[in-house]
Order: sequence, then structure tokens, then C-alpha cells
Amino acid sequence: MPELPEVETIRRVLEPQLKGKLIRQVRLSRPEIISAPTAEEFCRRAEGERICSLGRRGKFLQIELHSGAEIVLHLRMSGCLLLAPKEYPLAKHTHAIFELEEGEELRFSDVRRFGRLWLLAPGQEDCTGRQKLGLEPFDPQLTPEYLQQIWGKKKRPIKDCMLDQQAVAGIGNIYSDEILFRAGIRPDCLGCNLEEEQRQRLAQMIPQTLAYFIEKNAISPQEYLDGGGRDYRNTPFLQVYGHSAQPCPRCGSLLERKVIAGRSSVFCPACQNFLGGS
DNA sequence: CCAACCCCCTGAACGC
DNA sequence: TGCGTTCAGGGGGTTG
Repeated sequence: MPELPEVETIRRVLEPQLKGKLIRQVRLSRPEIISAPTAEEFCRRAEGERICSLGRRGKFLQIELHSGAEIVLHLRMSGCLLLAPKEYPLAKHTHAIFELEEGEELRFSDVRRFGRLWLLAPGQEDCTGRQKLGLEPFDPQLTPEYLQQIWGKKKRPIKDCMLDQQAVAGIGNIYSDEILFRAGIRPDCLGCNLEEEQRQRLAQMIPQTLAYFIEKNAISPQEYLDGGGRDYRNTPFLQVYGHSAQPCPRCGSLLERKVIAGRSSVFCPACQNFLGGS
């Protein structure tokens, strides 16, 4: 159930371990998780490749290969990527196994089967959806002016705006709540009703909050393996998400839950007092 | 262009 | 205990 901090955590854990490793064989038990090319072609082209590096763009994970090709993954709601010795118990719902050298396997599992993989040939036009993504949250171009440009006219709740990957890439339901809490803005405030001060707060809190949770996620390879690839450890540091009807950590008022744009949102009705629009 | 809805899928939690 | 309902942190597609 990863958002940007979790995808970045996976990237940081796996990159040093995967760098330089040869993909000897790919086995798929659910070929439909491969979006492009065909499953057969995906396996054929991945086999014999060597892993250069791991990248991330928004919530997409990128396995960059020596030939210049890349394997792109989106974990969606329940996808999981784990590097394990081949003797290690296989997680349920493991749909793809990349057999590496020295008895290691890179395994992709996904209970809900929403996750997808692509393999792009060197120079091939991107068909993953990444090309539509907005700025990375850590991009210095993410300024109050940029936020004005993308959200200034939106008659949609800011919460909804923040989930739109074409504006800022990588924010999901959890961290949008956390960011809005830190910025003191109600999630149902319309984008067009934000004022300069709120845009400044957001431009600051978006990278700051995500960086904080990436840091809190930091995990060793062994811990990551023991946790089955989903031992994200920053959840104790969430201030509002999952804390509906509990006291606000800042002011003690009871946190409220409200469905906004079809997504459950938790906020403090006292601290998050900017609604705008008057 | 936009909003509102639908879909994909399983499992956990909750209500009766 | 069992059964039905609701919900879950994702995104794409269609319709009006």
C-alpha cells in the first residue's frame, strides 16, 4: 500500500543489493500483471540482463538495466517487492520471480493484483503513464507559484488536488492527510480558495513531510526481509491518518473523518482551520 | 476541460 | 460461529 516514501524505502533497501546482479530467468504465474510487452516477450528480454541501478519516479519503481532497457513497476495498493534466498518461504500471491545469481530471487507479490510491470527497450516511448506525472515533491521548481499555477483555479477540494499525480507525483491518501495537517489546511478547502500563505506552507510541507517519513522508514535489508517486504516503520509517526476520533496531537481536539473525493480523510477541525472562500 | 461514476481484486474488520 | 457488508494507502476508463 505504498506511497512515495514506501517506494523510496524499497528503492533504497534494494538498490545496493541488486546492483550488478544478473537476471538469469523470469517466471510468471500471473502473466496478466505484465502490461507491456507480452508476458513471453517480457521474460525473454529480461533474461540475461544485468541490473545497473534502481530509480523512482512518483510511485513508480524503475529497475534500470545494462542494455539501457528498464523494468518499471507500479505496486498500486498491495504490491510488494522482495529480495530473498530461493529457500526462503514464498509469500502468498507471488506472481513473478526474477531468478538472480547465487541462489537469490527478486519476487513480486500482490494480493489484490492491481500492480503492474512493464519492460521498456532502450529509447522506447514510455507507455507506463509516467510521462503524465507532475513534479517530483523534491523538485526545487515546486514553488508557491507552481502550486498557484496548477491548483489556483481548481474548484475541487485540495485533498483531491493533492492526489492528482499530474500535479505533484507520489502523494497518496495517507501523506496528503499528514501534509494538510502540518500545513493547517482543511482537506475540503477548494484549491482555488488557497491563499499565498497556504501555498507557501504546502510548498514547504510537501517535501518536508515526505522526507521525514522516508527517514522514519529507514530499514536494514534483514529487517526488510523479515517483515516480508512490507515492514514500513513510519506508521507510529502518523499524526492524523488512522487516528480518527482520537485527540489531535497538537491541540487535543478530536480528529474528524470525512469522505472527500471518495477517499477517507482525517483532520483536526481546530488546527486545520483554513477553509478559505469565506 | 471537468466531475461522477465504474472497474480491477482480496482480505480484514465489523455488525447482526 | 457464521454470514453479509464495508472498507482499504492505487489508478484507469467511460460517460455526461
